[in-house]
Parts: sequence; structure tokens; C-alpha cells
Amino acid sequence: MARAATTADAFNAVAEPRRRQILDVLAGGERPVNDIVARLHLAQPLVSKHLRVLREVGLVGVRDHGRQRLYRLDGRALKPIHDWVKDYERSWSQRFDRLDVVLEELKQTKEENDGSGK
Amino acid sequence: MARAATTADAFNAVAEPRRRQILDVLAGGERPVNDIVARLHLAQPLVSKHLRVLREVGLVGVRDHGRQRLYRLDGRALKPIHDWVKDYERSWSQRFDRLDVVLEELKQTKEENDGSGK
DNA sequence: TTGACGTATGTCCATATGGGTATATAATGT
DNA sequence: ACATTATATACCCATATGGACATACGTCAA
Repeated sequence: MARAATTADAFNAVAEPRRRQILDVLAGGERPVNDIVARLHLAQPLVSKHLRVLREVGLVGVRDHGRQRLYRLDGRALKPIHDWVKDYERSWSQRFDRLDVVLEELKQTKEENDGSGK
Repeated sequence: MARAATTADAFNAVAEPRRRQILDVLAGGERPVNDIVARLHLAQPLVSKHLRVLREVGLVGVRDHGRQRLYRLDGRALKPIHDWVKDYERSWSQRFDRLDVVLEELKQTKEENDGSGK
């Protein structure tokens, strides 16, 4: 077989730096394509293609407005990524250090009880 | 030009579902390659290749132990992803609704003052 | 040394990609 | 009807990928 399709899910959609840039722009509000083209200095067809990928994974929505198409962010599609990554936050954040200590103490206490108690 | 290299950063490394699986396995602790192979039912060369990508972006570290190589997770490389995604959490989480209301009220109050004040 | 084991690497293929250029489509204004 | 604007699509290319397979490499035991 061959390479996996990148259009498949949000993880793949967001792996492309330009698509992240587009989302960052749309985070500022609903915008027509040419707005994105101008801000990011990308070729218009390229932006349209990236927008299509983003649409297909549900990261953006569109609305017709005269001859322009207004794209808006739909961050809900990012939730799976957030959910997956946040479990690893422990690995780099100091925030969990205190919690780890407490859990360890609880574990010790429990083991002592299991040993002595009836 | 052509397609961007996927070996480039954590975003790309993690876009591949199998590599996420490997990280999930390693989240359970340091493990030799064959352990991963067995757990995920993947071909060994394939696992080695994925591990190489993960190594190159700093998501895993290795240690020699006899004839095996023990891989361990290094979640710090996931921080950029977490940082990028978390700014969008507002889009789907209800957690920010109250805050938004307060901010809106503050804004209203400010505008009233700007209009009436000296 | 020989052999078994654990892992990495090289070669091959099919495919999907990002980007460029040209063109189609659609809406608006004249 | 025609031109202009805004966007999408079609076609092409170079390239990197994931996967399968075979093989090389390194370590340990007999």
C-alpha cells in the first residue's frame, strides 16, 4: 500500500504550517479568501486548496456573501488534538509535581494500611 | 518545489496515527522495540522507522541495554502543539462563557464612561 | 566461531502531497 | 452582452511518504 491520506483528520490538517497560519488568521474573525491571501502572501489557488482541506475536516465553515466566500473558524475539530496532547502535559509541566507528591504519599499510606489493618 | 518534509517537527510526527500509538505505549514506561511491535501488531522495520522519526523530532529518547534498545517518551516536544491548540480551546469549551460575559460587560461599561465622562 | 536474537537500514513501489500555472465558475457592475 | 472581480478547480511536476521485503549490524550464549 501507500502513504496515508493527510486530508483524513485534524491532526493531519494542522500538520501543515500554512494551514495553521490560515487558522490563526481566521481566529481574528470571519474573512474572505482574498483577505487570507493578502495577509499570508500566498498564491490564491493554494489558499483555496488549503481551505478545502480545512473544510473537509471541519475546521472551518463557509458562507456565501455576494461574490465572496466568508470563511470562519470552527475550533471544535481541534478538541481531539487537545484531548490527546493534554494527557502528556505532565511530562513537561511542573504543575503536576505537587500532585505527584500527594499521590505518592497516598499510595504509601494505603500500602501501610493494607499491610497492618485487618 | 514539492511536498514539505514530515520529519520536520512534532506536528508532522504526530499526524501519523501509528506514531501516536507508539507514544501512547511509551507513556507506560521505557520499552524495547519488540515490545512495541508486539503490542501494536506492526512490522518491526516499520516500528523502527517510526521510532526514528520520533527520535528526530525529540519525542523519544533511546538507551542501549544489551542487544535491545530501550525507548522512552520525552513529552516536552509536544509542548508547542499544546501551546498552539490551547488558544483555541475557547472555541469549543464552555469554560470561557462566563469570562466572555464579564469581559463584554466591562466593555459596555467602558464605552458608557467614554461617552459621558468629561 | 557459530548461531540466535534484537534492531536498523536499504531498496522498491504506489500514492498523495504542496506548489505552480491556466482556466472554469459565479456574482456584480456597466 | 460584456468586463471585472472573487474563488474554485484541473492539470502538471517533484518529492516524500508508509509499507513490504531482504539484509546488515551489534550483542550475547554455547
